[in-house]
Amino acid sequence: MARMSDIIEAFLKQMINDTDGAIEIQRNELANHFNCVPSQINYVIDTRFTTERGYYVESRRGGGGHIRIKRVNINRPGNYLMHIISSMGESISQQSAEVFIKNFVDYEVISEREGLILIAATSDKVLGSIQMPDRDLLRAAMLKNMIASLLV
Amino acid sequence: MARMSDIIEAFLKQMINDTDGAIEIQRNELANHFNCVPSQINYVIDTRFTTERGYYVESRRGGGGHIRIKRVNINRPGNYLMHIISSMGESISQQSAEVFIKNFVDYEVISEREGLILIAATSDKVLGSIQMPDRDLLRAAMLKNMIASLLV
DNA sequence: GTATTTGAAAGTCAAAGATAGTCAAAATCA
DNA sequence: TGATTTTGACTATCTTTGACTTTCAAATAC
Repeated sequence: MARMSDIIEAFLKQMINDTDGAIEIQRNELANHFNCVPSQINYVIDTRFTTERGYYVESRRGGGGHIRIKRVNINRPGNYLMHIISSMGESISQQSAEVFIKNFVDYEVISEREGLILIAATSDKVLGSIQMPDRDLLRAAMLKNMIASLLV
Repeated sequence: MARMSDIIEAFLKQMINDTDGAIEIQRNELANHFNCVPSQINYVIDTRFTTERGYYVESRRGGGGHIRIKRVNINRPGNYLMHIISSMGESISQQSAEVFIKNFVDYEVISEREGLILIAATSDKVLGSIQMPDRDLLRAAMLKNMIASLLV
């Protein structure tokens, strides 16, 4: 018996293919469709639609809430960025982040202004309040998410 | 199942665009038009048309009462961003951040791509690991720092 | 002329409803 | 046995609703 999570994953990927690389779902509705608990949808998204695998996810709670999944563009200059994302690891120091970002600018895959934003977002000036193992984890997650957002 | 509030928001913004940046409505009439309770109009205005987000709202009760919404004119993007930074406060929710950012894009003080980066950086998707009083503090600090980086 | 009443707006606030997120225990798989 | 998946109780967030309050201007009373 195939795993439920795999079935849901395949279903979503099919949807994404059929549409233009971006879908919007309602968690409860989907859970209902597959007769599973709603939180299983989160499990599938958390394990199969990560930035490392080339997806960008956003959501909103409350009435009319939704989950939106976008597949990032693999062709394009994005190819290079995508490669970086998947090779970056779970954790990254401020210095390393800066090197990455400066390379993006040098290779002209992002603009100088965009580079400034990325550096401002990942600097210890702002993340300094987070304790140390967590800080580099957060920085990596942020950087990946910001880059992925450019590839959708 | 689109949110009523979003529909009303879009309707008002369209009106504002069609006229010269200022409209005058009657709360009950509008509520009637959308078949919702009048206080929902207040909700939309309170969450989407606040001063910090570039709108100026005034109203009058009683017979012949009205609500007037004006879009604030931005001639100096730098000043505008500066003003926003100083009015923003120490703490900000994801939703508020998103509205701010979308307004920056609307006002063309940042590009769409830059807006995407800001949203990706400040989303709970990535900041969710931070506990709650701190999370909104960090988000505000980040957003300010990112915007400030564009002003140098 | 002023004071009072009245009806027509808009404002406030908290409860109810509608979603999604988190986390860890239990179940299953390899 | 260790990793992955399934479940569900609890939490967080956002929207909708409605009862109650405040304000204003015109009409009426004195």
